[in-house]
Order: sequence, then structure tokens, then C-alpha cells
Amino acid sequence: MGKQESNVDRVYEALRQMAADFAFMPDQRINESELSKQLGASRTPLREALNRLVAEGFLTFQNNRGFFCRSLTPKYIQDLYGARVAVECEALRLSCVRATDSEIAALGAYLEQTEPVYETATDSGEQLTMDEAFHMRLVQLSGNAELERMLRNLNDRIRYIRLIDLKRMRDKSGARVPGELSVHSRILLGLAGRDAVAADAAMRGHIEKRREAATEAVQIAFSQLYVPQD
Amino acid sequence: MGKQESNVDRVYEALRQMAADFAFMPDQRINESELSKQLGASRTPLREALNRLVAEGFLTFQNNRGFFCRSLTPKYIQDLYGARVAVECEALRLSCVRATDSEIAALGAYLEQTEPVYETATDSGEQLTMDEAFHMRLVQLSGNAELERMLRNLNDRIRYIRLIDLKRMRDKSGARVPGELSVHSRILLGLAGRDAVAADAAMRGHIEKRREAATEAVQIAFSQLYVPQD
DNA sequence: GCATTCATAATTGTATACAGTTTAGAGTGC
DNA sequence: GCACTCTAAACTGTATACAATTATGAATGC
Repeated sequence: MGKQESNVDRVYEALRQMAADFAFMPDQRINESELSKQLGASRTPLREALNRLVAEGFLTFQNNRGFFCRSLTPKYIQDLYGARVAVECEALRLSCVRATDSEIAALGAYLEQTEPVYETATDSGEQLTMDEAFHMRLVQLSGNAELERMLRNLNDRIRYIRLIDLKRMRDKSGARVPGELSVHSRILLGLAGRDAVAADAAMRGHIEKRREAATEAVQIAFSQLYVPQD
Repeated sequence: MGKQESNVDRVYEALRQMAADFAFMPDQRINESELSKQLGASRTPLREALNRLVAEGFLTFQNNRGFFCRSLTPKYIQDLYGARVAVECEALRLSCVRATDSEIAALGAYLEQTEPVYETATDSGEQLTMDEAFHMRLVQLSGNAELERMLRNLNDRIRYIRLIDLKRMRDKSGARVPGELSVHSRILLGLAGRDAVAADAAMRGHIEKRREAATEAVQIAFSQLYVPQD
């Protein structure tokens, strides 16, 4: 068996990464010829990948003017956080009914294993990867593939801002008080106790808190994107 | 100003409609040459449109084998209904806080205007259009563009099944008892009273009820698709 | 300086050609 | 009949060419 992955897939993955990282500036027009050279593919597969990203909300498209990066505004980011609440809280409610005890225990073990690493990690990207993995595993427990698909898409579009927020959070506040339960632990505790209301409240509070800090993170994102410090 | 809409857009809209209606049979492989002739466009814009539909969940793609219609299974439909609950209930909770009285009154007026038409309508497609419009307007009141986008996508993928369900519902039960509030009215009443819990319960019950009937509708869908009665 | 016009360059839109891969089916042996 | 092989046809993947459209910028008039 040779390559399973097609060229379009490779181009698509690369572009998705670039779009997530705002390698294209907000509202920036994308030059197809230049980009195709850069990615080592012709415009045909490039445009196919770009069209997928339009449908996923990473890019926009204007007839006869081509593809543009999505814009970055507080409202846009607020909406993404709002959608996360919708998806993750409903998934959690479902999980309270549908997840088995062993599945919940497995996620608990994962949390216990990763939290010490998370607490001491110096790389924010690594931290965010762990955080996203926990939330994804949680939504997987709901057994609903659509909710899972939605969260994956939201995570990818919101990642750049979350990374900034995470960095700031670490700079500001000291380490969590030892012995105190982490937010993730409290969510999982609600789930284990099949207490949908408590789990929902913990999750909602968790996301809303980050959402409140997001507008400030958008400002910082702009300053990073338009005035590179390196 | 000449045409604003591009060829890709035209092809895309046509394909989306076809995919929604299962003009492609579940799991059916799509022949690009044939389809491009049928739509009067070459394979290049056709494939661009097909790629968008893959990203939206209408189609799937396998490398070197091309595009396929999404499969139609009870699980898939159940998941779509589950996602609808997530999106619509959260939108409703947001609306209880953010929607203005006049916006709610306007939706109430729309409901009062359409419900008599709805009750007496003989065309199920027309009924479904009204139903979808109400739900879309409701989610628009939340002010969250992402939730709106998500619901539009879900509606398009679930439409075929809802149409069957609506037909059956009408055949089975007689007309609603006069004087009794419609489900939509009860949802709106909860919203007007800023009672998120009541509104949520009404919405959740409404969607879950249809969801329970959906598996049966899937069976009928299959018999319709594979044994046309005309 | 500022707006307007027009020619030209740059860019996007799409048909087409052809290479690479998969699929279908005839042929063969058992 | 059944499984296997091999060849031809069908189909997908992508580069490329060229038409259509938009963007750029110099020239012009005020």
C-alpha cells in the first residue's frame, strides 16, 4: 500500500493549519498562484482545498475576487465560545445518561495522568493540546458524532485566541491551590455522579470564564499579528 | 451590474439541493463526468462545489475513488436531532436574555399569521418551510451567527426525513384541539416570559418527540428511495 | 493636490488534456 | 460453478492554457 493520503488532503491540512494560525492575516486576500507554488501543487487541487475551508468557516469567498481569510473580531470569537457552550454542555448532558462507568473512569485516569504535566508545563501549545484533548474525549462520551464534528471545527477556529488567553492566564495567576479541585475534575465529578445539572453548571462556568477574557485576547492577537515583536 | 452569482455557486446550490433530497442514493458513488454534463459545467467547478459539500457533511470523499453520497442510517439521523437540541436550546437560553420585547413580539406576530396557514396546508413541503423558518428566526434572536449557521446546515441535512415525518404525522393524528396552544406558541411564551427553563423544556420536548419518530421515518425513506411507487 | 479615464498587468474562472488509479469483464485453470 | 489473472475501459487527479474579470497606475483635466 502506497500513499493513502491524496495531494488535496495534504494541501488541505496545510492550509487548515495556516488558517488556524492566522498565517493569512484577517481579511487578507489569498493569492492562488503564489500559494500553489509555496505548497508545491497546481491551482486546481489548491482551489478544491480552499473551497472546503470556506465551507468550514476558515475562509470566505467572493466571486471573481477569490478567497479571503476570515476576519477576526470580538463578536466572531464570542460567537464561537457561545457555540462551544451549546455543543459541550449538551454533550455532557447526554454523557450523564449514556456513558458507562468504565468510560468515565478511563477519562478520570487520563485527567489524573495529564494534570500534573499540565500544571508544570512551560509550553502553552502543549497545554492547549491537552486541554482540547480532554474536551474532545468528553464530547466523544456523548456518542454523538455530529457534536464531535462541531467541536473539532470550533476548536480549530478558536485555537489562536485560546493560546493567547492561556499564556496570559499563566502569567497573571499563580499556580492552582494544591488540594483544590481543577475545573476539569469538577466537570468529571458531576458526570460520574450522573448529576447533569452540576456538570452543566461547571462546564458552562468554565467556558464562560474564558469567553469573558477572550475580547482582551483578540486585542492582543491583533497587536501580535500586525506588529510582530521578533 | 451583471451576474453576481458565480458558476460554482450555481452548481453548488443545485448540488446541495440534490444532496438534501437524496437525488444521490445513500452511499452512491458520484460520476463527475456525467454530473458535469448534466449541470452544464466542466469538472473543475463541479469538483470545487463537491468539496464544499464534503466539508458540510452532505457528501464523503475517498481518495482516487471520488465523491459519495452520505449514508442514511438511524444513528446518523438521531445524531442530527441531538445536535439540533444542542443548538436550538442554547440559542433559546441566550434569546431569553438578549432578545428585545419587540423582536419577540414580531416573531409572535409571524406565528399568529402563519399558524392558520400551517394548520390547513395540504402541501407538506410548504409546512416544513414554515416550520424551519420559525426555528431559524428563533435562533437568529440569539444573535449568535455560529449557532445560526449550524442550524441551517443541520436543517438541510435532516430535511428529507422531516418531510416524511411531517406527512406521517398529518396522516395519523387529527387536527390539533382548538384553543390548545401549539408547541411553537409554548416555546415563544417561555421566551416572552424570560423563563429559560420553561422555554428549554418546551423546545427540548418538541425536538425529542420528532426524534423518536425519526427512526421509523428512516425506514420509510429507504423504501421510498429504493422502491419508487410512481 | 485630487478625481477620472484608460491602458496594462495581475488575477481569477473554467475547459481540456493527459497521467495515474480503479473498476469491470473476458479469459483461463481447476 | 468458482477463484484467479490479466487486459481494456472508465474514472479520478492535476497541470496547463486561455478567457473573463478585477486591480494597478500612469496620464489627464480641473
